[in-house]
Amino acid sequence: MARAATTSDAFNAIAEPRRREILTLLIVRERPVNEIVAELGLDQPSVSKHLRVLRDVGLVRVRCDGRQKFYRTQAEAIRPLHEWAATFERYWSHQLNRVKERAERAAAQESKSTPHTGGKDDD
Amino acid sequence: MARAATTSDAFNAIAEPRRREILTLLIVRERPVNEIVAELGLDQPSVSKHLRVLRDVGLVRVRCDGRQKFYRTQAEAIRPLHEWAATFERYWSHQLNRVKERAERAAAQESKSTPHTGGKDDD
DNA sequence: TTGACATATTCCTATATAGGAATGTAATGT
DNA sequence: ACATTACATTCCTATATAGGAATATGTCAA
Repeated sequence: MARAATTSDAFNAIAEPRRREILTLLIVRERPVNEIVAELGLDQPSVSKHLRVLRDVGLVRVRCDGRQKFYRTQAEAIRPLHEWAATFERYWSHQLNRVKERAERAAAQESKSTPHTGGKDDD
Repeated sequence: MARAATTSDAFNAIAEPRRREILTLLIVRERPVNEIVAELGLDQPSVSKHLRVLRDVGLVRVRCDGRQKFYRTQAEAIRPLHEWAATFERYWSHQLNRVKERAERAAAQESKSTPHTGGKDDD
């Protein structure tokens, strides 16, 4: 009856811009919470809470060392997202081609001197 | 102070599973609302509300014809999502390779007869 | 106009945040 | 033991849903 929890899956977790920033930061190398705080300019509890969400959906992993906790992005967890989006890849290529062809036809029509395309309709 | 609006960007809009289903349905061909309702088994107001969100972030387009409205997925709007996720692609390849290599080393170690890898450390 | 059909919007409510403040917990140094 | 450092959690509040019910808007047909 309300929005699904942010921890319900990766799709919900990455809806928050800060969390995407954190993932981008932690993909390069692991970092302690302190460094994330300093790098992103958020306050510590906020970062901890975001990390908690990311951890719950498997988007980050922790390694404990003394009193520090090193977080790192678990890249594989982003894969389902990538694959879902990739499903649409061929369609935006199609749509871009259609726009392009339409523009070309229009240009040819407007110049009224060097007809390049015939007036082919696709799809 | 609360979660960002579902209409704030594509990332928030696609967090909802039903909306992803709708996008998947409407990428193949445009459909009137009725058909979406029948296909997904939701009730009509719910579908209309989801379509409103998707429309606000440019994920779908409408074509009006008489009293029907034909919706269709605007594939280009999914591209930013795809590109963000693609940023991590090389990392999950790396991580998978590391796991694979580790498994190979372990297998070689366990058989104790045909040493295949030397004990190379990467990264 | 009246009615039927197609779609959109409004009202309602339970739920889930995100951020800020304050506090809790665990590990280290002296 | 005690203070300090590094994180995590809890409490609070304004806000934003998603779904259901009811209603509104728009279009065509007779």
